[in-house]
Amino acid sequence: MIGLIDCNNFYVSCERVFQPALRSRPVVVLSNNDGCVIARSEEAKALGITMGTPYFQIEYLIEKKNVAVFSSNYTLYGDMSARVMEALQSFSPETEIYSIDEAFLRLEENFEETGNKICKLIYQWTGLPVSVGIAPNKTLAKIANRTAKKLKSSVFEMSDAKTRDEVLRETPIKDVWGIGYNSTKKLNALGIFNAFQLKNFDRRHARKLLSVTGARIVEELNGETCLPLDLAPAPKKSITCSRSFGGHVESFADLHDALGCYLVRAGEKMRKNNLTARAVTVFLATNRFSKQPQYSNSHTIELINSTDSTRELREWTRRALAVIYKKGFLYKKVGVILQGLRSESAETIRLRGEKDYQKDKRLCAALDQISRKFGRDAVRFGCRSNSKNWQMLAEHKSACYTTNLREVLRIAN
DNA sequence: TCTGGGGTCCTAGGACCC
DNA sequence: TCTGGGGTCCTAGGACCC
Repeated sequence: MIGLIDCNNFYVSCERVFQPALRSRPVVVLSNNDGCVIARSEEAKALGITMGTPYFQIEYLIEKKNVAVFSSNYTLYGDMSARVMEALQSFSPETEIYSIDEAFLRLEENFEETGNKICKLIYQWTGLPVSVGIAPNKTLAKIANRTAKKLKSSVFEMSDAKTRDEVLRETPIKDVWGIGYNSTKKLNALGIFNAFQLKNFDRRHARKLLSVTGARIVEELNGETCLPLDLAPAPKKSITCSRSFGGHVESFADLHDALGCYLVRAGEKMRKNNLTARAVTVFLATNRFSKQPQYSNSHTIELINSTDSTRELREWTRRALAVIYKKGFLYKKVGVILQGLRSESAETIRLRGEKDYQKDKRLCAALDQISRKFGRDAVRFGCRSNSKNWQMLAEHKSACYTTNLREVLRIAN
């Protein structure tokens, strides 16, 4: 059997751990730039605040209903997530970390009892509430988890076929894992509205209508296993870093500064995974919601030598940006994608510039160390301007309680 | 005024090869 | 240039996930 452990309203719960007074208050967490709502407490859901709603559209409600608002604090959520996953590993060697707040787990026996133990241990270690769904495969475990949340119970087991059919009848098609907006429309047009109907849908038709992904879903709803546990996730194929700006940016210099910061982040991530890149893409875009003239473009440069040097990549990203930059537009976003990633050990010695490259490697290693120890802004890679109009908005950010000694929670004085 | 970021997988179609 | 079958690789775009 497969268990799906999912933290309840994860980001909100992380904030509540450190501010228990918020436990009975509606709470929301916003996306980067304080743009949209991306997590809601049950109380906030009850107020009709939906996922992805732009913050400015509900600001009146926030004030009127005394909703607590947070900017997203990924340092905190990432650290809390690691603690949850560590607790989980003690229950089974076969664990797949699926996302920041979810993991699949193979369970051998005493399913419901184990589920309850899991909830208890995670709460004891982290203060976070979780739900566990248990079923024969991943797709059904997802549905079991959704049911646990719906019933406000921490564990829901769906091992017998009769229970499954009952639950599937109550599960709208759009809530099936892998069925998104477009597939829902297609299935609805054929009169299929719930998971039980999809289970009995002709597999060949499913394959035709929704490709192999759809066919697999039908199989799994029937109790077969098509999606194995992914115990050792494949190495990353690409690393992206991009942000929308708080304001807008016009000049090449400002865009390049912003891009430089994202590249540093992407480079750190790449080196942490012992990878090098063989190609780099830069993209930029104006604000798609604005009535101003629109422009977006991207440019990819294939590298002769794969590299993990931020200094070297900085030169390539500057060139790529120069290819697509057009004067006169109000830009809202720029980003970098490192592609063709492969293990550092697969690198070959360069015919030219090997010595400089080795020097770069030492430089990057030193910078990575400094930034780990003293924070991301301790040293910068040649940012020229102090322009603040590309900085992100984060007006409601909580402290990094668990990762920064200076921000540790204080009790009384 | 204000609308997130980072990924993966699948398919169709074109280019090219023998 | 025509004839046919069988295959690989690459890319763009779509769909989906959290």
